[in-house]
Amino acid sequence: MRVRIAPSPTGDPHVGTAYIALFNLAFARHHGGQFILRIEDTDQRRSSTESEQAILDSLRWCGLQWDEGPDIGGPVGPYRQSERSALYREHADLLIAKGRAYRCFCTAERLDSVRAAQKAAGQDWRYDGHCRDLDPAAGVAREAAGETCVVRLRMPRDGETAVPDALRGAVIYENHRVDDQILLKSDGLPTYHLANVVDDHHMGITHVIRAEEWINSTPKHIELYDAFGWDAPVFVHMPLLRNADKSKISKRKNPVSLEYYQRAGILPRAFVNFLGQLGYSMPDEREVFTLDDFVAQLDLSRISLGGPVFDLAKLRHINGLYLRELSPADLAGEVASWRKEDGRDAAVAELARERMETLAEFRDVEGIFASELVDWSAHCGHLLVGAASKRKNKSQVLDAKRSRGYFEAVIAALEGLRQWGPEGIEAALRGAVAKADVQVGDGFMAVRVALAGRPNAPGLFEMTTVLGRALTLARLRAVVTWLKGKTSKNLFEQRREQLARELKALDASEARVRLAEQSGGRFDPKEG
RNA sequence: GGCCCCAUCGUCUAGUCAGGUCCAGGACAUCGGCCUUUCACGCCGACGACGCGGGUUCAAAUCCCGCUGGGGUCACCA
Repeated sequence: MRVRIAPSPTGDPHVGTAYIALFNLAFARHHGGQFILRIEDTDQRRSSTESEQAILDSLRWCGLQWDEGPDIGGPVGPYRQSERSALYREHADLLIAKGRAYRCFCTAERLDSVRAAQKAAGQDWRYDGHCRDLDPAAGVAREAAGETCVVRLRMPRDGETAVPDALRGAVIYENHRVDDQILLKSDGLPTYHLANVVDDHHMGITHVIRAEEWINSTPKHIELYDAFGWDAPVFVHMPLLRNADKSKISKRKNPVSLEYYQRAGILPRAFVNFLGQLGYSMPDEREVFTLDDFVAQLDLSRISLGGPVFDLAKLRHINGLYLRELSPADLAGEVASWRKEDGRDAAVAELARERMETLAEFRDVEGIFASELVDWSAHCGHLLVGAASKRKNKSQVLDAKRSRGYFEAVIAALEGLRQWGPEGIEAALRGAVAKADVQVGDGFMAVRVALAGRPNAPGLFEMTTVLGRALTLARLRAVVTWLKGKTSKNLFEQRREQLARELKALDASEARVRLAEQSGGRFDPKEG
């Protein structure tokens, strides 16, 4: 039995990828088969080698090692779709020759207008079949003459297609509702649908275990297998991981980057344990288990189809269980290696060096990097763009909404960065400052506080570089969340109440100290 | 909106396929207590669910239908 994980290198390594990879790997190992990693980089515009590397690193961090893949090779490579384009072209031609696909010369403009007309008529969007019955010879000629075209699947207009899902039984789709999907784009590269089916076949994939979001495109895939004359693999659609509000897990509402969990100090085996109990339960109801245990007992029929909410609290609990099980020496070892990951220790030392007078002060700087989120509540005024500025008049100073817009611009700019480094970060921040029309100093101070939790911290761009993309974005998003729905007024009320509470606590403790002195040290603080 | 999937405590889930042993069990979170110089851990306890309505049946969380709710998907992105 052969299974695969087929991530697209278009962003941060995603928790969903690890989730699906876990079940694939466990399935392969349980049955003595192979687990393959294939990179689906057919979207030239969005794919990057940095992202690919990050995905490989993160999956390995999870301990989900593949048997064949782009970095280690294997018998049915290459394992990167961008290196197999000739294969897809051949297969597209094959389908055209069989009459199961056709060239389509429709322009984006025509498609747009058809789409608009269908929408106006209250219909679903589907390709109208304009080029479906074009003479194939004429198509060849037009293409030879330099006209650009795509290749579309000739989906049957009647009948229905049953998708045999291993967990759901047969899911029936009426063929006339299924679109004539583009298989080969005008840049000559395949879409997911073609590349996926061709590769799964040639790589000998027997079971396709993937997320449920794919189930609606499976009839197209079944049609493709049929058109090629191939046997379709077994399909297993896993439930989708969810945000707390039950929507599909997203970076807006959850940390979804595996790098985040790595940097936040989650143990890989705890993380995998956590994933293994989402939408799944061990036959003996055990909730703490190793990857080997998981592999040994895996039974796909135990998967629950309701989408599980990705609950950080539970993850932290499980992680704590693993941490407490460690001997002090082993725990120290884990901490040490965690600090050294990706050269972070040295990078932090470089930042700390110029601002310390004793070794102990290293901790002040290190603290910025060694946790998931920082507490900036004592400096929240700085997060309101302009609050620290004496140049501004008061109406500009207290604008939470404006601050939020600025932070959202910062997040967007940073998300789009390909190379995570001081130059790129500076450019991104300057861009956001300009876009939101805030003073450079105010804007930078706000980000500094959002990331470090305080106004005095290492150089902003260097600090952000060392912090890493995942934690940086998580902290910025935390600020946006906090700013949401907050008016300047209640911000200040809140802060004033907080100060009042702190003062009161301070008074109480001072009173206790005084009492203790008066009673000759026999004072029991509990009675205070 | 069309199509598709799903539905047990706030959350993860057991139980559903093979109806009775389930006035529904465990875990997280929350709250309370014990332990303890503090906090945490640990231990004990509390709170808390079969979405609704019809059937079928001696018997339904379990089977059937409808409704409601949630989600996904409708790209020259995957």
